[in-house]
Amino acid sequence: MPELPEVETIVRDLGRLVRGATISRVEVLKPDLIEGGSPAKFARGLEGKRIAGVSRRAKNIVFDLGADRLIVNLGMTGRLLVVPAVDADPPHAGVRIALSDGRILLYHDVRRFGRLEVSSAEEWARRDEALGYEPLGDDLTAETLHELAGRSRVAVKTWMMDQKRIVGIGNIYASEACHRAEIDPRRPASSLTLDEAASLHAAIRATLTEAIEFRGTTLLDYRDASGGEGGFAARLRVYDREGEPCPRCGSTIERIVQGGRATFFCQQCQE
DNA sequence: AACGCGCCCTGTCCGC
DNA sequence: TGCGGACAGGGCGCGT
Repeated sequence: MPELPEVETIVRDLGRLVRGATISRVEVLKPDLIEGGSPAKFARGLEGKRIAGVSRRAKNIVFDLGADRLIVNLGMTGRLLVVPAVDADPPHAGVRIALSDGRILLYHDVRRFGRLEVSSAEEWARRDEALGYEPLGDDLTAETLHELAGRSRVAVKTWMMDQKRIVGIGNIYASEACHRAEIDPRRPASSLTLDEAASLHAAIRATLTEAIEFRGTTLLDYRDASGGEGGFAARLRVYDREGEPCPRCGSTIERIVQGGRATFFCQQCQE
């Protein structure tokens, strides 16, 4: 479900809503959501802690609890909602994190592909290092992207989604960025010229930045921290638009499957 | 090593 | 109307 723009939107919301709040009590309703130890240990690791800040790394939401970090990955259908206590018991409620002011930080997940974990700041720092480049950071230049792509024969659209190289891009924005860059998603990553890599680099940044401005893409499940929908679905150029005209050339948008995931593109203007 | 595949899980939609 | 199968935005572990 959530890719970089959706996670970034939630993180910004949470910074506004829960920074400075103290966790009073934690209830784990779906134990399989908890990674790295028992639900009881997870709850003990959170209770009494103050949320000093909320940030994003790749598609992870990172709560700064001082010496520890709470890491939340939303998987496909995860939501992290700030709700009044009366609304904290919907179907598919997974974890209830009660704040001392009476509000609940509710983790909600229909498919339960998401994961929550408490780890030390040091442990998280090590895992952070193993993740790929942030696409909106200064470290990832067009030259670096070109060099990384040159090492892989995987189709460029699939390549973009591997979090060990560049993080935050999932199935929606991979199709969108390829279309914006006018690159055929089936091309081997290593076949990109430096100019094409630069074009893809710019397209990735523009796509993600614009999607953040519109607070992400809600197709079905995605909600922000207040339960609201994102506004970017209407701005998608190719994703979920099989059979519709390409917004650039008017040719018909096609759907193919790559690595078991749907890819949408325009055969006419993506080469 | 890099890569492709199956799997985790529930809900929805589509075709018969 | 009802049912079975395909599919859904992520990520891990496996075998090759």
